[in-house]
Amino acid sequence: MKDVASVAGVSIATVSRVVNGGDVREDLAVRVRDAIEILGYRRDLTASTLRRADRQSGSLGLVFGDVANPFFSAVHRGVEDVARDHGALTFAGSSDEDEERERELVEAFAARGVDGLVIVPCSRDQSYLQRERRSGTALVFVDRPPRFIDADAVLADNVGGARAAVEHLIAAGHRRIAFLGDRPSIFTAAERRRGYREALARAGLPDDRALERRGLADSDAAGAAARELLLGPNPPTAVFAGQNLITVGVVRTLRDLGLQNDVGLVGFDDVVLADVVQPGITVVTQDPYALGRRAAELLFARLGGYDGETRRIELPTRLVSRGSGEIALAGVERAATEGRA
Amino acid sequence: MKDVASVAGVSIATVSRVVNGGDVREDLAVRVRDAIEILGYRRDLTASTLRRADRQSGSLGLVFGDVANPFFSAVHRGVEDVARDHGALTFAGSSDEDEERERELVEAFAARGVDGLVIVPCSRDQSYLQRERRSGTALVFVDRPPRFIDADAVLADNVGGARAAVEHLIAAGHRRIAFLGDRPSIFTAAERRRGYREALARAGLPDDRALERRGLADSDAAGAAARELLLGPNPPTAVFAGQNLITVGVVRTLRDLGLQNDVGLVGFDDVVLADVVQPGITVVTQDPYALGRRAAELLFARLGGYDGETRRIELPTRLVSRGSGEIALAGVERAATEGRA
DNA sequence: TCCCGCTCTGAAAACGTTGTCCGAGGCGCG
DNA sequence: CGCGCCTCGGACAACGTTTTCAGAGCGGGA
Repeated sequence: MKDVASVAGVSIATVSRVVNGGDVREDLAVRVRDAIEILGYRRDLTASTLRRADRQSGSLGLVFGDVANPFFSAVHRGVEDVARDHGALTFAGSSDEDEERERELVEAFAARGVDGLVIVPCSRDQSYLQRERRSGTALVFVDRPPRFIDADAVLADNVGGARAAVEHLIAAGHRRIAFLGDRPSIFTAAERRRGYREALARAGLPDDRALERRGLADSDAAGAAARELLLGPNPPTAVFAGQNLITVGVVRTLRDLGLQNDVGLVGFDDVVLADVVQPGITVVTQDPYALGRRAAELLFARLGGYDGETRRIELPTRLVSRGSGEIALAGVERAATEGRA
Repeated sequence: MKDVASVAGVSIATVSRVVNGGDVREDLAVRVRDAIEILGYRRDLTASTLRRADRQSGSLGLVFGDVANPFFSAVHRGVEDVARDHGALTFAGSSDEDEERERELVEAFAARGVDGLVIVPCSRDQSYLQRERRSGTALVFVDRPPRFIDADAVLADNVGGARAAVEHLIAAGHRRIAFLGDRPSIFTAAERRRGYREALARAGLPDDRALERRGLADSDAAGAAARELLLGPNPPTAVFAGQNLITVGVVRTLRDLGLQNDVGLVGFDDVVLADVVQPGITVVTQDPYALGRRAAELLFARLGGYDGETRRIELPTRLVSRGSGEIALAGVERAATEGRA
């Protein structure tokens, strides 16, 4: 910058003004721009951030469960696209659903002066974020609401979606419907279980804990749980899978056991090739890209000065029938089940 | 920091030394640490970077085609895990295979003072990165090699993998094998086509341009191209799909046309549920997570002072047979094809 | 007792910017 | 012709750190 100033024959203050679009006489501005071109000067955003009045760095921090999970990476892209419109870049990190890593990531982002945080929380208590907020960092929660702190959030209708999924299976005649879910500490897993139980209750079906498997963190665990349920005594005739990885695991197990056409299945979240598998996988979808976009929009609204009350956006879910959810209970089984009920 | 110093009754220099592990008398260090605790002080990494001798910011920039593509997001995770071991965080951005966006991203990363760049290049010429290198930024290329600049790179064996895929189809009796590829400007797309043609040549098969479709950027385009080929005159009896999204599109089309058990298919890159679809999708896999890890390792080696000659790592590919690649040419067709040949 | 040398501390400069303040110069008006 | 106002450029301080440098204090050896 000093070099640019001396080449252009002006002071560094003038260079700064040219770069930031201040009032500068045109001939000087031209000289400065030429000098910048010649020297290949680029301003150092971090130094700029340090000094600026607004202290904006043009970067966001994203705390996800796992950047490689297609659900989160779609959210990521949604945030990125909106951030780009605002000249911002995104840091991203994976918590692996570990409270401590979540905090470490937040800490690391904050130390690098991010303007805002987009968080998929896994901790039981996010009040520790008060500190970041006080220091001017904007906060938005995605996929899961904040706990012990008031902040904007964008969520899907987890309960409603899960209820719709299970009601769909009930409508096909199923009475013994299993629930396979992620770790119960995860909000969406708990909510979807709630929807599952609500649907059972509304239909007057018993909630049988023996049909629930929770704490399934990946496809393999889900597949194993499904196998155990289906081969055990009194197996379910249908399964509600609470999450994309779980759905994949269940589908694999059903195929291994040759039961894919006999056991009903509805999954939460869409999965690649779900329409191609035989039978097609019926799912309740949400729109993770939109989730990310909306979250980023809320964030930039705050950064833009909006200071109204906190907002919570709930995006709808949609049931997509593809076959696996429409497998009706076979006549004899149905009779048996109904006789039992 | 000033506050910490005054609370602890020392100078800010001493606070800095405590934070950075310099030589400080134990009693003073304790007082400083207490003050830090009480005030909730956290050092500003950006200011630190500005002043430090090494000017390291503890952040990397990743330039991908699309952060939401499972291939790139797996690379992303690989880089993240290694970066984490080095106390670094990752910016990530999507170029959408657009030269200009690639440069914009690099520019934006550089302006934020990243220590290194992990790049999946899409531009024809990356010599513009010389400038970043001169300013001390480490460079590593992933998935695709650098052009017009010398830098470390981690690649997969695209030619070999593609050749293996096509030879596999040839071994099943196919003589008319289509190639569906991404935009030819993308290195991997070109290399895989090269492997495809090499395999044909080695088997003494003609290379028929009518069996090639290139420039397919997403699943829909790939599906449409496959449909056109299969419904056209002289359709192929097998397809080699050059990339994960293309594979998905082809699989969908095959199913739509009811040809999934009649047309051979091998895809490059693995796809979720590829083992569950009927028939299973035979693919040539690479390990994108490992790609990311190795790239990050090279990067940190450079940042750690390694100054030897540039390294290029080539990771192997592996053919995974699942059914679609083993569909043999039906007797009559085989006779017809061979008669024609 | 004196001096050397070692260890650790504090003052101050510097990193690359932006923002404030002042002054110079031009112009319009009385 | 002179006064005041307005515009715009330059000097300098400041942002939150690290690093250099000098010097204080202390212990040990002669």
